[in-house]
Amino acid sequence: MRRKDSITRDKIIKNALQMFAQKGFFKTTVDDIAGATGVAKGTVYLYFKDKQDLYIATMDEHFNSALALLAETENMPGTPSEKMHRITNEFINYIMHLRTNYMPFTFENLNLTGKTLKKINTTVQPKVSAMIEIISRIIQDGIDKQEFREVDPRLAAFHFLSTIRAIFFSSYYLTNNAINTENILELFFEGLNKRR
Amino acid sequence: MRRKDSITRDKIIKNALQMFAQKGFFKTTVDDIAGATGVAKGTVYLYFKDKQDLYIATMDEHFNSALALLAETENMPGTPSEKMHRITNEFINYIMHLRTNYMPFTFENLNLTGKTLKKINTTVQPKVSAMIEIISRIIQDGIDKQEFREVDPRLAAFHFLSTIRAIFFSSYYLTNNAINTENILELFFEGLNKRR
Amino acid sequence: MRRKDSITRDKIIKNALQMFAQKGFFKTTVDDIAGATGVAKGTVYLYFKDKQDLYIATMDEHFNSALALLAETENMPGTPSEKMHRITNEFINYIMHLRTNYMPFTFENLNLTGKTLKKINTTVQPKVSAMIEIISRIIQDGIDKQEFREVDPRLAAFHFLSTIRAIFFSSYYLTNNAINTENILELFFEGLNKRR
Amino acid sequence: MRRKDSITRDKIIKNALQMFAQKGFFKTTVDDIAGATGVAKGTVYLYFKDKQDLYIATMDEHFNSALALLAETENMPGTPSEKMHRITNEFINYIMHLRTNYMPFTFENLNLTGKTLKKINTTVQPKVSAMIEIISRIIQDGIDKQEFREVDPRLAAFHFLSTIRAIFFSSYYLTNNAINTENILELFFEGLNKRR
DNA sequence: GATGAATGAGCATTCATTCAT
DNA sequence: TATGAATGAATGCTCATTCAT
Repeated sequence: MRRKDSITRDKIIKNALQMFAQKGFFKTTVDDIAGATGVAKGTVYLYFKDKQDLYIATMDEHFNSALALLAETENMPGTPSEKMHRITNEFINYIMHLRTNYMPFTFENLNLTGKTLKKINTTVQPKVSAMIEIISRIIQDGIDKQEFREVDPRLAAFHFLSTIRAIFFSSYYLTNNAINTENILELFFEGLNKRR
Repeated sequence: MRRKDSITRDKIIKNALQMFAQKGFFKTTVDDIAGATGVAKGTVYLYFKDKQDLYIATMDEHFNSALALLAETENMPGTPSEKMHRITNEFINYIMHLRTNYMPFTFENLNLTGKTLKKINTTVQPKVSAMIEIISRIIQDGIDKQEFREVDPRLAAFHFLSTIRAIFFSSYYLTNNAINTENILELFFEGLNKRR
Repeated sequence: MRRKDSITRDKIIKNALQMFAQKGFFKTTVDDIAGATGVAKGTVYLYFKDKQDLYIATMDEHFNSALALLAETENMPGTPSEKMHRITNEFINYIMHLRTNYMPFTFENLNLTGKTLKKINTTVQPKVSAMIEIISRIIQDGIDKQEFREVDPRLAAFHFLSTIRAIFFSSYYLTNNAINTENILELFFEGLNKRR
Repeated sequence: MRRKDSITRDKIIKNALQMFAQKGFFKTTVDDIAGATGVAKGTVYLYFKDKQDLYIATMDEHFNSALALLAETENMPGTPSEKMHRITNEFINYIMHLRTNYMPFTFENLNLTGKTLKKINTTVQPKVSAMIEIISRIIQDGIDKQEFREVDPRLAAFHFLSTIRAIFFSSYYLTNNAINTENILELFFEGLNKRR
């Protein structure tokens, strides 16, 4: 008896993550994913109820990876500021590695059904919250060490994630993208206002 | 000067913008748009080659609106900082008004064909560049007036647009969203680092 | 502009009736029906929400035909008994004409969803009731004319319909099927018990 | 003599009979049956060539049960008429016990292949014939005892089976179904015509 | 220009059947 | 014998696009 181990399941998720990131939910067919994984279409349905279910599992995997990157960096030595630089670079590498193609300015959603939306909330939301939590702790550490200003650490963490996204997309609209990372981070840390 | 019948064309675009923003490209059917506009499905194809073509026209309209908001504000009285606050509020109002529903964390794209991708580049890119340009001028004005630090104004403009997006999505992951606008802007202007 | 007249709809129903009667609900594909009608698959869905909806419309048509046969015969001259013989022959001809193939002993159902089940009740049930009603009137007429015994006319009508079904299926299990019609009807009218 | 392991086979058939009666051939999956029996899907295929083969075995079992009921009653004391009343009640109980759900008016068949159709003929037909045979004997006995009229006993037997089916379905279209059994049987025995 | 009926390629999903263990 | 993971043919349904009127 072959065991329904999670190896196949993991392979499917891995490939689905690649394809969803490159072609999006709608343009990625279950056949695509099955083909890329080297299994038959029906096999995907042994592990996932339907395409949306697979998508949720894929998002879950995606955020787990991101969380793992964060957790690893948090425990490394370095100043809070250094950690945040390291996180930025790792995230950008990770996203580049997905070879995602998605348009920076696109209205898109999955029109998830109420049930799935609830499942997303119970799967993805906590991951994002956990990411914000870790970054918050780093920021709080910086505040305690008099490195950062006294700000709401969670708000700053959220702004930080958004800034990483901006760096990633800057290549679409700005030149010199290699240099952008440092310059945008500099803006994030120093702000726009002149100091008096 | 527009031809008389482009009134129909404009109505289609207006409704398409609403629907694309609410349901995304794939979940919005040509029937939906035609129905909302009060014309027959075939009529849409009199004005647009295909659905992607309509989408591009819709994005164009979207960025024209944004550009108009920007241009209007640029010429109003006020400090550069005041102008940027005003822009933020107007953008958020505008996006709220579209009642867009799209998920903050979603891989999605339209898998545009090479030809369409090129058309996007020739339509949307210039609009975004123009937006960055206007904001750059405001920022440069602030630099000249010693209000802002000496930064790359285009990079700062890009970061600013991204910050507006962050404010919009903060309501998904943070509480107190009414207060977020001011606090995130404060972070944008003052930065994270403690000033010495 | 071509008008969405009911000609196409009627043709689809006609062909669906034939095919459902010959191959059953599950073995009949929407493609089959579309092909037999000479339209594309999608066209079927212009007129019917889904396959079950088409099935219901088909049953409706089926019972309308049966009702029409009944109504016609009721108003013809003849004794009640003669009318019932005529009805029997017409029904058997009609069913033969459908070339139905369905097995006399088969557990089968459509596992209709609650909603469809309700629709069946509001579509088919009244037709069957109407059939029973017409036959009841003929039987009541026979009772009034002292031709039939004093029985519950609706119960007798139901038994009569069942007897027609028996005649139809008798060919599967009994020989001499040409003769069966008269003999089974004779049993229906005279009963099994010896008269004293 | 049965092999020891046909216990599994019997269990599968028992459960298949329940499920086919409740959900029909197409809506019942092999998984359903395996699950209800507590064996793996593959096990079903150790005992039955395919789903149709299992269905035939199930029909066989069904008619064996019916035959057993008949045989038992035939040898009990009582007048022919009493025996037929007893048979009716036992059949109705048996069918109720299967909790069958199938629609009274449905075109349905299995679209059996020629080979399987032949197998049906060699399995089910003889059983039905045997049922008719037993009932024929009871009827012949009634004729001999001057209780019944001089009719073709096999035809009457067939009509009797059909009448039982009518009783079963009468609850769908007539009220007072508890009373229907006796009244429809009365119609069967006494006929519709007034006696002179 | 305007319509909307018709088309059919495309895709998600199911499930009987197989076969390696 | 028994298992159940894997298969892939089959099918219902959608929707962008066309075109006769």
